[in-house]
Amino acid sequence: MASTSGVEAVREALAATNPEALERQKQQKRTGLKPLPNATQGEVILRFAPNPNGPLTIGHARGVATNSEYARMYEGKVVLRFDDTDTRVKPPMPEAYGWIEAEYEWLAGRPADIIIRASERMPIYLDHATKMLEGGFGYVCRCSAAEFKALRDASQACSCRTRSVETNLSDWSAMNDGKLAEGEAVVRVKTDLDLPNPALRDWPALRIQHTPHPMVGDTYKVWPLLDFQSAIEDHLQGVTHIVRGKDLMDSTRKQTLLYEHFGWNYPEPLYWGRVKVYEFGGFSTSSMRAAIGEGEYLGWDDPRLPTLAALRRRGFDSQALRDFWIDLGLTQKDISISMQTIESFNSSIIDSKCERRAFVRDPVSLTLVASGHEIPETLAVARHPNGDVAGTREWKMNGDILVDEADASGEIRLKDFADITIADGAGIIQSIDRSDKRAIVHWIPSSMARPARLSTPIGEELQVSEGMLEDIDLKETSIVQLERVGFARIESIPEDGPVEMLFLHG
RNA sequence: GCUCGUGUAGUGUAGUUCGGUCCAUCAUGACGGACUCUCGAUCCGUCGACCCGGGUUCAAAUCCCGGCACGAGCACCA
Repeated sequence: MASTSGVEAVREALAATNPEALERQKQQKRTGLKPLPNATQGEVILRFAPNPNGPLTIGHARGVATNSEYARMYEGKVVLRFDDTDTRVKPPMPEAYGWIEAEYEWLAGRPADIIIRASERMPIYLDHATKMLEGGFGYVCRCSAAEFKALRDASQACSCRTRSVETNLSDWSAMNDGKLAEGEAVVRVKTDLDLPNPALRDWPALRIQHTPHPMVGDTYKVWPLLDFQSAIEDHLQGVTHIVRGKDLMDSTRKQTLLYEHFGWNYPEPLYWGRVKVYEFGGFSTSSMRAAIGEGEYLGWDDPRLPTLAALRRRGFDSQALRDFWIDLGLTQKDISISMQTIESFNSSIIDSKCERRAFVRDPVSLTLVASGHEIPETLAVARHPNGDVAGTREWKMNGDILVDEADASGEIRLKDFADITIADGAGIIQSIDRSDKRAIVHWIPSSMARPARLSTPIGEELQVSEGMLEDIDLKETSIVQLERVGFARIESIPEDGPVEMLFLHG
């Protein structure tokens, strides 16, 4: 309306019909996460439930960031729960439990409030299964998966469904005693068989697994499936809000049916959509585990991998990762994001903390020719151009300098020093002050340089550039900005041999 | 196929509950400029979107109907 009749006409119409609309604020971007439904300050309990079949990936970061941020907003708690009830398809990795606890703390900025392992709480789940059987809202099904599926799709009950509680209980004992082989029986939750969504009809709650569990061995022959274990545990922990991927929407529906049987109230569910990161293709924890095993990658923190361990090693700041995911918010849209955006968040946090250093790749040596100008014995260059990091780097001049091969021709300006012209391996000084608009390049006196290697992950490749690095106050694990190259983390400074650096981003 | 969900600039978001200062927010990006002795940072400017078609209404991103597109689930994985 405003476009056709003008703003004034809108104003008049509003004054006549809807005066309060005039009071509205110009729209603004909401900041932070949107409020949680039905949340009471101080009483919110959330949970983050990864499978410990490997360390956390960038995708898990959304779960950590979102849950911990909500806990912070509502002065609530986060339960870190290891959903390790599968021993064959995605078997747990013993080391992963500790890794994940540490990674959670790194990313959230504080440890999880409560940490539990499903495998240590098996008696509780088995007990609830017994109650379910006794209550008659669950049954032991002896059909094969294929037989059951055919029946289920036709909304037909299988013959096991109507058996007596006593029969179910005796089969249940047989299952737990290891007298039935894997696949010979499963415990199902009774639901309405006319449910429109076939996936929900009499869904499986526990199955037989004879493969030993890496943490608790062969103590248990029957293990709960995610939908059952998670449902019971959420209730026991008093979880008020479940934030999870929307691929688990059917899980919510299945679990709600189970809660009705038990007479419990289901927590408030919230969902996020699928996230794809352009730079990383189809990585899954299992596929990475396999590729590392085959030697394709050097380890979980290989810089080419989308693991938190790799991002952390490269120098991503946990605050930046958190800011990024919180800015993204919680939406059910399936999205594709770019590392560029995450890098931008990271730059804004680390730029002011990182000292500058010169790294000359493919170095060319030039002899300085004073030609009437005075070459100082030392040169002081700022550690940070804006003075965010105080102090200077003192360069001893020895008459010999190193410049990047790509810069070593014609007339250039040596940053913070002099205009030169290059001829026959010599750098002839033309002016100490800047005299024209020629390109400014980074350089170092050869006396200040030591060999270094910079590794840059590019897709599946790890490109290595060799060169000479300014040898001033180098510290292992620190992040510096290499002038005209980008941010890099110093990995190691050996006694002899080149300094190893890992490229972070531009 | 069945079930469920989602459609706002290149990307990601705000606004949709309860129609109106919405010619639509912010960030990122691209492009241009200023400044800075880095290709970094900072500052300024420009570009760019309500999936489509109907309907209701003085007024629709918002409500209704119908399409279309995309995604997920339909595992004795999580």
